[in-house]
Amino acid sequence: MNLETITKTAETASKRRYEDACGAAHALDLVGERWALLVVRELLHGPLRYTDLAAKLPGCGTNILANRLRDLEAGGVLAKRRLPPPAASQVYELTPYGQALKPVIRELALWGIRSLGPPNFEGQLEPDWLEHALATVFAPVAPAGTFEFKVGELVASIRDGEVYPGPAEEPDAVLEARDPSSFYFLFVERSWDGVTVEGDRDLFEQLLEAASPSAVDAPAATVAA
Amino acid sequence: MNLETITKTAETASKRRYEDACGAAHALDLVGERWALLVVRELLHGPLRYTDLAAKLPGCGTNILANRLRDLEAGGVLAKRRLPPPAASQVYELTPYGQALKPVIRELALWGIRSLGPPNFEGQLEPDWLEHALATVFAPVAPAGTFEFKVGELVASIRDGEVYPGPAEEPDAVLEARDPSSFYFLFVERSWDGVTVEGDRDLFEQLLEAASPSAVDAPAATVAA
DNA sequence: CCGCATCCCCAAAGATACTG
DNA sequence: CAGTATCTTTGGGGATGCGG
Repeated sequence: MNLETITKTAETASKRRYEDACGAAHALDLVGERWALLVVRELLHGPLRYTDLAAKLPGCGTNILANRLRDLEAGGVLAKRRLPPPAASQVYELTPYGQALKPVIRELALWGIRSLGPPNFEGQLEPDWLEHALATVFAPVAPAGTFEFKVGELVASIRDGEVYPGPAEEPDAVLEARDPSSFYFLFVERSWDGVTVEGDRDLFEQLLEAASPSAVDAPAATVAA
Repeated sequence: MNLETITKTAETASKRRYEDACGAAHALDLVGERWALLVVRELLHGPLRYTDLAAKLPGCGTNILANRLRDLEAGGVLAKRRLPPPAASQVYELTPYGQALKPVIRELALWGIRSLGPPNFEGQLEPDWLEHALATVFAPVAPAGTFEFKVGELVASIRDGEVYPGPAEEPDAVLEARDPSSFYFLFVERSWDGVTVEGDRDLFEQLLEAASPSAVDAPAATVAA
């Protein structure tokens, strides 16, 4: 590596910023670029390698991903970590400051889901969508207790505000939804069609109430052509 | 107007979307483009005319603003309204769905302010920054009661979760901060330097506790070159 | 393979001028 | 006042290459 290379590497600065002394504007300076918040969303559930991250973000070019990772690292949102010798790979993980973006992602998701419409076909959803949804949307506001969620083939649970894969031991309430669509309509429109709850139904409704988006009329769901 | 014009107007579609069945991704499809959330931020405090909006967003070209307004209107976030005859002008205002973005802006601001640093000089701040800050950050979580805020020359108050300009009648608690910087450090770092509270201090601390960002270590404040 | 860097193309951002 | 037209610049998106 020669001097030119070093200079070239170092001069990759020159960011485009809002010149605005406002917390929201500054937040957008750090995570407002395209794909940035989706990178954070993925890392909310644990560290990931570059390739796995790329696989979870189809449509994001590898160069863009590399750029975002650099920017987010420079902004103190995430950090690169080298795994101990046996595994010669490295992972990206959120810093505590990056983890603090969870409420932002949560509010965005609560807002966006109302105009998103129910999942159209199974292929749209990742296998771990239920755990992720529970972790970002339900767990942060869950009352004390143990909840089990069965949606279609998937099962996950919440105990004391933490999410676990699979069924729970001695759950206080067990929700069973026919499919992701039923779960969607329960969450967004409070429709109990295709949904049953066993156990402490009041406790479950308390959770649902705490987690649900405020009911304002959203525009018609965007239908993919 | 001829056919070409109409066609030209109609074909201005072709948006760039994340193809992702996730609420957050869909939210970013609607308000994730550059300047979009700042437009929403401005409109949170009431309808604005095009020119006033442009004036509040220096750095945003008029064409970009026009594009964002079109996109946001198409997305059901805001609406264009013609004022009654005497005033021949029109204003942009948030729809109820657009108003529901307030928690998103709020969380963004809470997150961003921790790495923003205190305001450096007075010119950075708009004259109504205090009212806006109270409205988005404090008011939504304010306990019942009346609060008065005196920060430097500015005075505003909160009663029953609503913000009013100027002092309050019979406030339960009155905060007085020497300058915006003192207010910043109180909010972000819980430093009472340059700040005094008269009246029900416990009630005020309750408000502060409810409104403050969780205390995680943020990266060093970004210093403008 | 994994983790990027480089190249090319085009869509969007940014700046400025101009018009009903 | 409320935008549109036009031009330049920047950054995203896709493909490919390449060192470790």
